[in-house]
Amino acid sequence: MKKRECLEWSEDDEMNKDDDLAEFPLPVPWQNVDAEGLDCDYALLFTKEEAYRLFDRLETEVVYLTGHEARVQVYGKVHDIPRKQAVYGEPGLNYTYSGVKHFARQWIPTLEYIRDSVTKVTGQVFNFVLVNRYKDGLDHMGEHRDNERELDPLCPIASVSLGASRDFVFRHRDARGRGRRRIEPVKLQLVSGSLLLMNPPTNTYWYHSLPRRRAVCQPRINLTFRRIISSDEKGSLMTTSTS
DNA sequence: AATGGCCCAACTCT
DNA sequence: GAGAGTTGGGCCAT
Repeated sequence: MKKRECLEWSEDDEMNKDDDLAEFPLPVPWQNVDAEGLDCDYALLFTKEEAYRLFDRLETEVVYLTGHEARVQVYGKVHDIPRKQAVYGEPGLNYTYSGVKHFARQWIPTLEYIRDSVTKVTGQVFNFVLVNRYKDGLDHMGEHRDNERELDPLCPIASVSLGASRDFVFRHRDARGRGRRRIEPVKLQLVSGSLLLMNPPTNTYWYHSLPRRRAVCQPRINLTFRRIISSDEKGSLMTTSTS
């Protein structure tokens, strides 16, 4: 039996050639993804060429978390997270992942350029980005919601994909566990240069994941731009003290 | 045969 | 103080 070969970039491009998107000036018209409590918008933000240029720059520039910052404890066992993560944003902002607080590194020009490109087509302003790098199809991210308290609940999360295409799955919270409702998952393929906007209240009702895909051998970098409410703003919104 | 989908494990933090 | 969150492995279906 012939062993399955991994796709090269060129073959990837070949596969995408016959979607008619190339003839549109970017970004292509938004495609709305809609379900009960789910509201997303998907578009191509960058051409294939620009996406790979940005990918290459990020490959040399992004500084990822290492050591204990790249590990997580689950059910008493310590694991390396199955991907690499980096955190950039306004000075002082931080992001807590599984109980570990990471302070944002200062913006770098490539990330600012991508951030501003997203702002240009969405009108939304972001002060923070979480970078996830999946070296191949075995790197993945388990099902979760981006519902940290410090996120601005009215701001969409903007997810930019560069590099390999990957499947992306939404599952309704009531469709999980036993005694669940039968709500179909929503599955997307996120291609290089694409932008997925996750609008409220999507993250309240829907979990999302990036499942393992053994056939994928190339890396993908994902940038999720967010708006984090600073502790100052949070403090001013508090109605009572803890006394 | 190999892949994917789904649940579960026990402990920390909110 | 209850409930949610984190990954790998094992079981099952295709």
